[in-house]
Amino acid sequence: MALIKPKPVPICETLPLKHKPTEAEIFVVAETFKLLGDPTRLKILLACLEKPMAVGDIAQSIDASQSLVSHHLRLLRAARLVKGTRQSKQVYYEADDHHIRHIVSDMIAHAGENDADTE
Amino acid sequence: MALIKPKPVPICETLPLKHKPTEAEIFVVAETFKLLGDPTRLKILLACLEKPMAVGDIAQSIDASQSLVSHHLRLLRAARLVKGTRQSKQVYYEADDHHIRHIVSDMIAHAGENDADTE
DNA sequence: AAGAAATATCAATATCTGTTCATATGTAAA
DNA sequence: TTTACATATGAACAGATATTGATATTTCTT
Repeated sequence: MALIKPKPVPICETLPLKHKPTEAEIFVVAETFKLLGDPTRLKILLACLEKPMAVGDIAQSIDASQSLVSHHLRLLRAARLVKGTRQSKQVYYEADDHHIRHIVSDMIAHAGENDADTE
Repeated sequence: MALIKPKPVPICETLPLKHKPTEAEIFVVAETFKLLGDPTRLKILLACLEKPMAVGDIAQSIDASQSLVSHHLRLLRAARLVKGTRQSKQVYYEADDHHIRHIVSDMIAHAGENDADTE
């Protein structure tokens, strides 16, 4: 008999989803999430989440090589997670928009909510 | 000469960040994002984003083996991205909370904003 | 123009991860 | 208990990915 009670979804701007995401959309979204799924890349994004930061300064602040940071920035830029602007010799990167900042800060909040993770 | 104009951050509930995330926090957050970074796993989460779904039904709806879905659900569950409740033989999974739903729907919105991705 | 400084790219490797197939566990009916 | 159904787990392989070190490109200074 097993009846399942359908749960009402709490009111939210972007929910329920307007349309079922296509295969291509899902792939792009996953690819973007995947970029956030690397600690080094996440550190890079966090470093320039609220203020523009030069590549070298980012590298120094997270203790990584410039080569590595540049590699990752390229990926982050391609996914529009960050945007860079040249200021003479240096390129200043920052989170692309507050949309991105929101996703990251939300996830930080979620992870800090309770957690045990390692099980 | 090179002066950098500091950009004011738009007002937001979770921003600016209360505290600089620790190494451990970053790792957990990255790990959680990483889980969303696989198309199959994302499909699974999407399948039960708004309504509880049995494992078999999820597998069928995304055209994947039950074994694979179960493997992924285990990971999603460990990260508290989904929660499952047993209903006799079947286990119904759903997104853990609206926090998660929000992150996913936000990213879908971001990906759909404009994009070129493949470059 | 030559040199320095900052960033970007290339190639190679060591590691990780998604998937499959087989099997085990749990649950309910006969 | 046996049978059937739903889900979970284990081992192993193929493909992907982060990192490094060297080098190239871009931009400014002298």
